[in-house]
Amino acid sequence: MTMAKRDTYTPESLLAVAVEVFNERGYDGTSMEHLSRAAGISKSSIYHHVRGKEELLRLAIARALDGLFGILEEQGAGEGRAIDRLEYVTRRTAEVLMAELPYVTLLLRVRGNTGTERWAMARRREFDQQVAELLAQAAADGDLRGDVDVRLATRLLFGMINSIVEWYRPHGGHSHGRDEDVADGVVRMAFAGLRTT
Amino acid sequence: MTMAKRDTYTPESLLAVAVEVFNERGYDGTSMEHLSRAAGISKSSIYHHVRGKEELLRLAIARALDGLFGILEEQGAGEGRAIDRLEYVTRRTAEVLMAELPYVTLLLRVRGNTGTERWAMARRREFDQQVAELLAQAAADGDLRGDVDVRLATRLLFGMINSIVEWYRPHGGHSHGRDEDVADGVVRMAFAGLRTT
DNA sequence: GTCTATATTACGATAGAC
DNA sequence: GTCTATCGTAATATAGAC
Repeated sequence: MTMAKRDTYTPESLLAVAVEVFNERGYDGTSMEHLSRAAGISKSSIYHHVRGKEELLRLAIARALDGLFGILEEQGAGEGRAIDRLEYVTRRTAEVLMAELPYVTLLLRVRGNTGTERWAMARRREFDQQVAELLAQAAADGDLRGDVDVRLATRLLFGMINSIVEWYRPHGGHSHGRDEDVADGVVRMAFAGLRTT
Repeated sequence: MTMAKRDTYTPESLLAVAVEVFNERGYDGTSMEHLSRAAGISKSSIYHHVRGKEELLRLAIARALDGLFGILEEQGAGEGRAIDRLEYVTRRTAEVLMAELPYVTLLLRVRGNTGTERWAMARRREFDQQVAELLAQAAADGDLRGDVDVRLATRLLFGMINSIVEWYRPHGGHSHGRDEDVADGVVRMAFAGLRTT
């Protein structure tokens, strides 16, 4: 979109650096000193761009949530049979997770110690709830296997998808290929177990 | 085994309190002040029982690792077809995770900031590696579906099992029933997708 | 926009009384 | 075994020069 190379920081470019450090050391384990070293500017300079450490967390989490809730507004999430919408949301969630990896990683790890973190957890529960309703509908349609509780299946499905952040690392060149393979694998492993055949 | 009601703390009983707080606030987000309030004794009294905060972490993680590696020494993990051993380890891992919930939760969340944390991560990788070998063997036996990469399947399997710590909460009375249901669900959802039929 | 210097608070850990 | 008091350090954040 705009120029790539920047000599001075914007809130966004600083955020990108900060989020990497947060994910490596954990949010609570990251000090402003750590951030200043990673960004190559002094601690006080960071305060010129953002109000403080917690604002960086808020910006990162907002970006992750925008990506996730955006999925639910896509055509594939709103039209068709519930089981197909569920499969679409599953695949897209995996994709968004990889595309916005550091931001979603941070979202998935907050513990609720601050107001920002509790807001993040509440919004994330809203997203989970909406997907849970898709599972419930698919079960009502008779499209989900009956020997696994819907609530448990929802949790395990999210557990599987979200675990991508534990090991996935973006590739350098092409932005396709491996991401699709991962999303395919997630959908296959989840639905060959979830779908009635 | 020994008496249940204690008026004074042992390292173990103090550990139980500390681990709860660690899991609620995160290890880095927990101060000795938090621990002292939760335990009902002063900060300095804690140092009478343990050398410091990091020792509490080490004790907790050691307990979690003992539980996990113990599985690999059980009969069901060493005898029979690889796919059956894998199913056994999957079920038992889910069970150990629930039985030792707070300790395993802590293990799964360390980020590697201290020596203790890096030791924990290394040991955990060893466990994962041994299970990955079971998957590879099952794939070589032709017992795993061929359209999902073995490495990816291993990661998704662990993602699913480990995600139990995100929502499972122990029940008050009977120690059976719900735990079995959860373990059953995990095995079903994982293997109806993993096993060739 | 970035820096050095510093205010202020919180943290992990220890000393020593009881 | 537990306490109060405190040490030394590291944390978040601000002030003010350039």
